[in-house]
Amino acid sequence: MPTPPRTSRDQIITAGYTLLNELGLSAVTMQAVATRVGVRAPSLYKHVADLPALRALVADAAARDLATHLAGLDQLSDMAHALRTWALAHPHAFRLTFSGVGSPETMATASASLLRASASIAGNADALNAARLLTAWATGFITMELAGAFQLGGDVDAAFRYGIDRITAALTTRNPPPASTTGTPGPSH
Amino acid sequence: MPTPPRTSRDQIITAGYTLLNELGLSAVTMQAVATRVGVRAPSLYKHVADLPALRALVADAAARDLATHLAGLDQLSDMAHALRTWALAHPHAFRLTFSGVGSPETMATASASLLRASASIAGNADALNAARLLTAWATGFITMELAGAFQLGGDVDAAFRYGIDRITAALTTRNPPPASTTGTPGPSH
DNA sequence: ACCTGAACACCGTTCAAGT
DNA sequence: ACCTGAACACCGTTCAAGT
Repeated sequence: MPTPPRTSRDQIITAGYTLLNELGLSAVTMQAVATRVGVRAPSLYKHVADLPALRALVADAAARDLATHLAGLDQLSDMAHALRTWALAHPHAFRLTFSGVGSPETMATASASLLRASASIAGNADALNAARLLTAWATGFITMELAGAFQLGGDVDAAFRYGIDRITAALTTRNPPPASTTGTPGPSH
Repeated sequence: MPTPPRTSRDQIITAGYTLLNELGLSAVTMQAVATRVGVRAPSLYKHVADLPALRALVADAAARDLATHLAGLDQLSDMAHALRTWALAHPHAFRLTFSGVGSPETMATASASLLRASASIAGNADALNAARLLTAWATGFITMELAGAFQLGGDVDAAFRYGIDRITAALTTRNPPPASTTGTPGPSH
């Protein structure tokens, strides 16, 4: 006898994302998510394959959330600051986004807007490399900040601004760029 | 009746580090580590507080392993390449090192030598910021590479070289640096 | 068509009992 | 002083049974 679903994939992903932000990845369990959507754990298997799959979907949700917070910005420095602001407010989501748990497109989605902004500063030929450089630096900086690597000293806000200034300068001084030595830019991010 | 220990903290950490490299963090369990050192899981509690503590010790071991691979290098670009080479050979260890699971000093230990090399390129006043910039970029680049963010296109080796060139240039052009706007460097990393 | 309880395998942790 | 088996709580996953 057919019965209507008592929950949905979207509801499950949302519950998982909430648990991630409030308690961390280890709290994103089948049982906790099931309880939160009002069913028993075995029911989730009608909607997601297993726990790793659920966590991958939560990682994608995190990337979409981040993308929302970057949308509408066109200054590279504004985007870098927005990335850091979001990461400090959602540390578990940030780590999961860049952990490789999500689909291969997850991070590309999150940082797609960075590519547009990079293209306007560096030449188009170097836009891919420039976007990668800025994204990698900001990601690494925030990763280290969240991990406590900077806790012993210095003004972390100032260090972040220093990095943006230096990198923006490094990318701008090469505009228009000489013939690139790095091959043709690929489609990724 | 006193009896001699049948295992040791070092042996336990080594077993955990081996499991980490071979199978990933999720394989570093009390039971798997105990089996590997030839005792039962409850015995481990005589040597480590609990599983999170064991994983923190494994993270520290990873940082020390990385530091070993960076020791003896003085060129910034050599160190960046050595970091990447080690990370690609030990992806789980790399991720754990920069995950914040270890002690606060873990990452500082791993990247201490980067500070020395940075000081010789940028002024001493900017050495801390410069070291942070390079470490953050390399960490973020490798994180994204391991997560598959670059898999869709381009020459990743070339992109890494591009980043080193651009960053080294950005740090060198400011040598000696003007009065820094970023306050006094702290003792961290 | 979806949800459930029962079952199984597995893991972290505690603790009384062994040596 | 260290190790063990037994026990308990908890989690992932499967599946026959319910509606």
